[in-house]
Amino acid sequence: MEAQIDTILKSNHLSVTGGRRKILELFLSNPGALSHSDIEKKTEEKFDRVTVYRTLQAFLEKGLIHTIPTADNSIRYALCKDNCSAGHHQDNHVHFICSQCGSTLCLDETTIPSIRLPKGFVAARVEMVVNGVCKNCK
Amino acid sequence: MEAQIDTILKSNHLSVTGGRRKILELFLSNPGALSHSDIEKKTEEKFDRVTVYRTLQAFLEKGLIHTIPTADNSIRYALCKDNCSAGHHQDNHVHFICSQCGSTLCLDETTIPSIRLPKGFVAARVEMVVNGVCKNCK
DNA sequence: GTAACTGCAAAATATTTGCATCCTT
DNA sequence: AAGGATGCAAATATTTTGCAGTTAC
Repeated sequence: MEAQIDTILKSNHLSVTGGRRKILELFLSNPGALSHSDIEKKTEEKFDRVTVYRTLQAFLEKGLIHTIPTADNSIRYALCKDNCSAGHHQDNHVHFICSQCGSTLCLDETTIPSIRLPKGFVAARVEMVVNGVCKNCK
Repeated sequence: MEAQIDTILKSNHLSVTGGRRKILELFLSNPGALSHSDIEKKTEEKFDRVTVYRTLQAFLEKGLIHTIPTADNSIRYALCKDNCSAGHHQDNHVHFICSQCGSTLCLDETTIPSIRLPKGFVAARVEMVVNGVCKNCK
């Protein structure tokens, strides 16, 4: 695990520091997506709130994580898969938000269907978010 | 127009006041969705920021508008169509965010395709947001 | 007249920035 | 050694709450 974390950071051109290790570890050990406040809670006040902001920003810029749009103002972040690179995301999977347990999951095996847009519109990126009850809460 | 606005408010069980009239008028005269700050800007400092919050909240609760999820933390609001009622939205259309002009549009005629979720997952509501270039900016 | 809406002030939260210090490479 | 990351303090920005005055029904 330790080695894997360092490898991921290095291969994304991020220097290996305590804070980044810990936050990345959180993502790896968590099945779903994390919000900023999730991260603050789960790290037990170990480091500064500002560091969390900057770390997430750095991860985003390097393409290590992606954001998941939600209707309730709370941005969530999730790890990108191997086929993502900086600036060029390949996350065409569906996101699921459980209304019971509140967790946000990437349904990697569920791909977003292609749609026909009205004439003149060009799509660059498509997001699909499903709200409902997840497997565990059913 | 004036009459229409009052009718809409009344039929949604909202009392008719100056602020609500103005905000609803904004929505009606705007092709796309509006964010909180859009509304503040376009109303020319006429009324309090708090009133905007409370008005949007009231519109949301009565099912007059709905939120559009975005990946960048900025909630946008758009008018619901006739087939929406309080608490029970029928907005299964695709939303489009233009990266050029920044406007958010409801593609009412483009419906969200149904998808097959993994076993055990139950969908209650599905959101689909397309980022790209709109008809006017192409 | 009563209930609901509004504006103002203030509190509570969330996010950003600058800078000195410490850590990685 | 140099550049980047971190923590702290402080500046901004955003959202919520309480209350008194006003307005809609």
